[in-house]
This record gives sequence, structure tokens and C-alpha cells, in this order.
Amino acid sequence: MNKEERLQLADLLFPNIKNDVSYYENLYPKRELNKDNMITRYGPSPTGSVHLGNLFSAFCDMIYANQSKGKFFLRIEDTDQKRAVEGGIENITGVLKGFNIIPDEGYDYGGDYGPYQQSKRTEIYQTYIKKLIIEGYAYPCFMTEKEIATIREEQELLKIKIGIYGHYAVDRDLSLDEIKEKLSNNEDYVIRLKSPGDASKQIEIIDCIKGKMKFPEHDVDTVLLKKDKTPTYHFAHAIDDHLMHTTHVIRGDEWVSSLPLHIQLFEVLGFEKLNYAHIAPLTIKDKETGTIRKLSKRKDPWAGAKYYKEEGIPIEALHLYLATIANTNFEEWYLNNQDKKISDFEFKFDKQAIGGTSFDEAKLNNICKTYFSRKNGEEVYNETLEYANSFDKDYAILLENNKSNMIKFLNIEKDSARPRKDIAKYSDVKEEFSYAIDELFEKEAYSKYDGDKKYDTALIEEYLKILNLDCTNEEWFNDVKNFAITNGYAGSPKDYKKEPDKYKGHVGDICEAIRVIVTGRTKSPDLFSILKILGKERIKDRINLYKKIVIS
RNA sequence: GGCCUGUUGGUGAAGUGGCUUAACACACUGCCCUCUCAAGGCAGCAUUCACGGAUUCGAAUUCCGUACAGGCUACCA
Repeated sequence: MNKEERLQLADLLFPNIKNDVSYYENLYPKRELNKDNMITRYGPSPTGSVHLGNLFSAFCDMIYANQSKGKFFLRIEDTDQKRAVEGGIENITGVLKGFNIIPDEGYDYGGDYGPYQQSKRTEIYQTYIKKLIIEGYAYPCFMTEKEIATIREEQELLKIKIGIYGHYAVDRDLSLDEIKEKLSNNEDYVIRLKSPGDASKQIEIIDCIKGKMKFPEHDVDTVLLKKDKTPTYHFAHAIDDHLMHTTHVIRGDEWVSSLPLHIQLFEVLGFEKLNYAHIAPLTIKDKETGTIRKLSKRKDPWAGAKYYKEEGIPIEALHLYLATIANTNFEEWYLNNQDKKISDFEFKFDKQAIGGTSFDEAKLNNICKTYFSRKNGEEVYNETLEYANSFDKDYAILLENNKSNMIKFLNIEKDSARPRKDIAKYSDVKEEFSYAIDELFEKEAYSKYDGDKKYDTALIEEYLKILNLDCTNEEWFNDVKNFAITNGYAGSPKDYKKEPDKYKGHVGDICEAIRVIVTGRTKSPDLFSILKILGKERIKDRINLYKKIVIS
């Protein structure tokens, strides 16, 4: 076909497209940037619930754009209607907001390079396809599924590369008349790339994260426009990221093998090349098989974004975890710069993991605990209340009714240089501080106690008489010691160990009795602080409760 | 089958030819502190970097081969 015929063909195929490519080139002018500004994008498909890996990828887009004072935009990649899920787009935007990953522009956020939804860009794609047809880089292909399957079988048998290329691309050189005839027969067709590549040649591609990679040149006539005239991922990527002026394509590493195709598309379309950064997948060691595999929403609860909200994992803590897996040196930096923010750290692509990154629940847990340990009682209270309002309404009511006391409990040992680390998520607060709220404590009814002792309530009632809450921790403990000694207990565990036969027990045993009666468990934060907040009356109530439930 | 990529301890990993008797963190174990727990302090935790070979005075670091793992090989993204 000569140029004249190709022009005719293009008009025949896309009579609806009147604009020239230059129309869009002018409509979406280059962004005004300096050379450091990174334009990144997150391009989710609305096909279901959001995976942690998606969140991670969006998180990376955000940090690199923010730290370079560039832009991070959101583009909905919904070219496949078959896989679309109802409410899928709202789900994505909701999850991003919920996790505080906020794009600068894009779907729902506005911007000059829209529409930011691929299903609304059909004309744009067709305009560029028309250009490719005219220039001889694309052609209609009328092969049926069956024909393609047959070729595939043959290629599998011959153990050669699978696909439509070389002599398998039978419609590559159809004449205009042949095409016209098929068209008049209403035969279905797709538009394929007429690949100019030569697979015997090697190309070298530099990925920001993976470094140098060598590939054979791309020579497959990949589908660019599907039967329904919508673009495939590859074509949409080339057009959109060019027109939206993305500078860095940050995406999952399942795309690296498409790199030769993408590079070729940019060449054929005459687009300026951009940078790619392929991030390693989130993996986990399968407990059953012992092999490493990708995090799976079906098998691993923490693979789904939802999980973090439902469990009550603080978003900031999750961000901290994502940052530690994004850049391997972040963790150490943060350890030495505890007062700084994530955005103060300089993320670099070459500090990003190349192979798979194993999801480490224990580490996330530790980060969460540290997060909570650094928040004061009021902050923990407010955040927990917010969580409970969404996921545990009954508890939210209890929290509101016990606000001042609850904050006091949450503040225990907070002013020390070594704050406690016993909470890892909002849902832990209810469990850990059940003794703070009478209704909850009564309902719990000493079920958290795991020993088999029955404590001497008469002794503790006796103790209550001498209990003075208006003193320092030290003075209080001296009182307990004296009380222990006058009742035949040793004043310290050391004394007891020396002559165990001489005593009924030691101060620790007295404290244990008080602790269990008052908190329902053998382990708790500072006992005196708890007693002080509770006050004598409630302590008395608890002794009675203990008698009623455990003794009788 | 073809094409890519990866493989350092229980985990995340540092490491880019001698400064590594392999950093740091998490986890785990022991001890100390101590009214319990948490926190904290101290100590322990890979004689070795998947395996085999090559280059080199010298390799976790370079090269080749093998094994294993992951990805792609769709008119899905």
C-alpha cells in the first residue's frame, strides 16, 4: 500500500475522526517543570477491592512526586468493560482518601490533562491510531480467534516464541481492495502494530530501579485497538503518559517484559521517551507449601487494603511501613531521626528493592507499637474513638461516656522516657484497657485471668483501709511493703527467696492480688496509677465483684 | 517451550574487588533491672553470601553454567 491508499484506509476505518494529532498535542502542552520535577501517575483498573500492592505503588508515586515538587495524578484505566465492577471507581478513590494518599490531579481531582478516565478518551486513541495507519505502522487484522489459536499450537509445537509476527502476521500486507472486501462482509477486526523490530537485535533498557536490562527487539504485531475500538493497556499507556506528560512511570514489575513493546510504541509514535521504575512485588512465604509467592487477597487477610481500616492500624504507621519497604535505608534513617516526617527523607530509586519484598507482619506490628507509644493519651483516645465510630459503635458510646478517665488510663507511663508499647492497633485498646470501663469490666468477669489462684479478699479489704492515694508512687509502695510485713509477707522478693519458709509470700504477691482483683489480669501498667484513677469506691466495688464472680 | 528478572540469617536487608572476623532493624533466646507486664540495658543468634566452575595476589561483590523462585508470553490490566 502506498501513502495515498493508507490515507484512504484510515478514513475508511475511522470516518468519525476529523482531528489531527496536532490538535491534541496543542491541547495538552508540555508542563512547565524544571528537570528535577517528577510527574508520576497511579493507574488502577476498577476491577475489585484494592490490594496492598496497589496502595504501595500509589504511595511510591506520591512520595517521588512530592519530594521532587512535581505532580502525582490519578488515571482510571477502565478500558476493559468486561472486568469492570460496579462501584469500582468510587472504591478506589475512597481507599486512596482513606489511606491519605492524595493525588495532585486526576480523576476526582481535576487538572488540565483530562479526561483522566480511559473510557472517556476513545477519540484520542483513535486519532493516534489513524496517524499510525497513515504512516504504515498499524493495520487492520481480520484473523479469527480460531486462526490465532491454531498458530499458537503450531508455535508451541515448534518451541518458538508465541504471537503474531513475521509470516504469522498474515494480514500485515493486505491490499486496500482486500480490506474493503472484508469490511463489506462485516468481518470483525482489530488494529495491530506493524512492528518494525528485528528480534535478532538486542536493545538495552535502563530501569530506574532494576538498572540495565537487555532484551531482543520487539517484533510482535501486538493488538493496539480491540474489536470494540477501545485501546489495549499498551497503547493507552503510550498515548496517555505522553499527553499527560508523565516523567516517571512507576508500576509493578509484571510490566517489565512489555518494556520493549512500550519503547517501540513511543518510537513509532514519535514521542519523547520517559523513565520507567518497576517496583518489586510484595511477597510472602506460604505457610503450607513453604514457597515464596505474591501476597494474595484470598489467602492473606493483610493483602487487602480494607484489612488495615477494619483492624484499626493507624494510617501513619502503615505509611511508615510502606516507606521502610520502599527504600531499604529508610528504617535506619527514621531510627536516628524520630522527630522527622516521612517527607523529610530523600527517597531514591536505587534504594528500592529489586527482587520481591516479603511482607513482614512482625515489623509492621513493631512500627505500630512505636507509633502508639509516642502518642499521648488524648491522641490515642481521639483516634480510637474515630475508629470505634466506624467499626465498633457500642464501644464508641462507652468511650464517650468515660472520656476523662479513659484518657487518664491511656496516659499511664506516658511521661516516662520509656513509654509502654502494648497497643498496636485501635482494636487493641478495647482489649488492653477493658478494666478502664466498668461496664466492660463487669462483662469480662475475670475471663482474662489465666491462673488458678483464688486471692484472699479479706486481706485486700484490710489493705484498702490503709490505702492512701494522695502520695507519690514511692510512698505508696513503701506502704504496701509495710502492709506486707505486718501481715507475715516478705518486704521484697529477695528477702523471700533467702528464707521462703519464714513468710507467707512477698510484696509481689500482695500486688498480684490487688492487680488481679482490680484489672482482671496478672499483667498491667503501673498499679498505683490504676488505683489512683479508679479511686477507693471503685476499688471496693471490684473487690465485691471479685467475691461475687470468683469466690462464690 | 520462549523471553526477562531475582537468589545474603527466622524476616526486611547493608554490601558496587581488599576497610566484612558480613552493618542496621524486626523476631527469637538468655541475663540484668523490677510489685506484674511493657519499656530499657547487656549478651547470643549467617565461619558465610543458592550450587558448580572461571578470572584475580585477593570475590558476597566480575564472568560462565546449573538449580530454584517470580513475571510476561491475551482483543486483562
